[in-house]
Amino acid sequence: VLKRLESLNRRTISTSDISRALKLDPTQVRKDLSYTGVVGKPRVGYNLQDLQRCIQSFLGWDKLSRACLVGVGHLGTALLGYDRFNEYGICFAAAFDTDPAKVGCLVHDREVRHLDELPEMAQNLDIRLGILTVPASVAQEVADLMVKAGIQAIWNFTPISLNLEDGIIVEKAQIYASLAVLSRRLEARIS
Amino acid sequence: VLKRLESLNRRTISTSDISRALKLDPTQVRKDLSYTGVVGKPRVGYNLQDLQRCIQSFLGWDKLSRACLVGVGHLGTALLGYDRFNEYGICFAAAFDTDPAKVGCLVHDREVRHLDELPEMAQNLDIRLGILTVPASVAQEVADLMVKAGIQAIWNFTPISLNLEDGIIVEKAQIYASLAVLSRRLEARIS
DNA sequence: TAGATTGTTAATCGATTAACAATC
DNA sequence: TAGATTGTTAATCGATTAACAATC
Repeated sequence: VLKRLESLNRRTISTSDISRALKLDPTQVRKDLSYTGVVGKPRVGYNLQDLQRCIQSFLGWDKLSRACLVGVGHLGTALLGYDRFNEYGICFAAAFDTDPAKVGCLVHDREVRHLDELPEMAQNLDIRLGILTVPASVAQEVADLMVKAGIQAIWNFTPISLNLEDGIIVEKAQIYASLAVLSRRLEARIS
Repeated sequence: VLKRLESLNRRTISTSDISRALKLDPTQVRKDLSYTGVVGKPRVGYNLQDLQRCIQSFLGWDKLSRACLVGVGHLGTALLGYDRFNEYGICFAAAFDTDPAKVGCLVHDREVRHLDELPEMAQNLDIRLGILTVPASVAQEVADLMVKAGIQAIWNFTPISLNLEDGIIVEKAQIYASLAVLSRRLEARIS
């Protein structure tokens, strides 16, 4: 929303603007924004650039973390192709797979490496974040390998609940949970 | 978790088993399961098959809804390839794109049609669910087309907040929200 | 019988919302 | 000045958790 308004040359935005666009309660928006430390002007709202900067710095999107992706299937390929991840604090430093047909190939201009190279590369390149897009059957195993390689956070696209030591940040992209909610809403309406 | 235990020939499962596997509070699990109407036995737990059936029927995963997917990019292709969606109540009835290079091609054995054919096909095939994997710039427009074609629920993989008439179910697969949470947790730890 | 587990009610907790003073 | 909006405190609401009787 902020980026769209900026491209329309707006300079300020109020919480009522945001709440209208996102269908949220304005107080909720104000309370959430206050966590970022942004300061607005009564009667005017927030400076658009200030607000963006505060959100970006709150989320760490103003500096890039090196990430590696394991599992160059369709989903992995899709993620590697999102060049706008650099606006979201991520840069891809490496991509891995175990399929001999994929290792050595270029995917979105990045060479796919064999998974065996992960430990060395993760350490050399100071990779903090692992993106897990492997089949469910090997998810735990690959996650363990990531942690051994010093990776601190895992973005888990598999439907597996990973069991890892404390202190490792695991964030699940809950695709099936989202589907379950959708399914229930449809089901509740039909029956 | 239930499917894995079933393949190991377990017949029953208790909420403490589930809570251990998913790291949830056992009371929470019990409360949630009660919404499905499943009935367990004190001292024993729930019959594994009963429980699966109750969850499936609560979510409507025991009958297939016909779905169409619009936007056969990498993400769309990935979704079309998940043959296990039929365990989650979805069958793909059609896939659409506007790119002439894609229209007519087979993707995972399904022919990609031109988006122009959506209204007719959606009506003829009684398609209830639309899966939106198009670029953000055309998300609203394509969603409007889906609604006009009689689609009742949209699974929205774009980062756009859709504006649609009341009564249309919209479920957002919040990929960027998930990334934001991950980013913040990393940021909060570092700084 | 003893003990584990379900199912549910009551208590707690935290998140959302309402209210309103401050201020531009 | 009047009015819109911020920022924050207090009230409400709902979700999570604790407690415990029922029961296999």
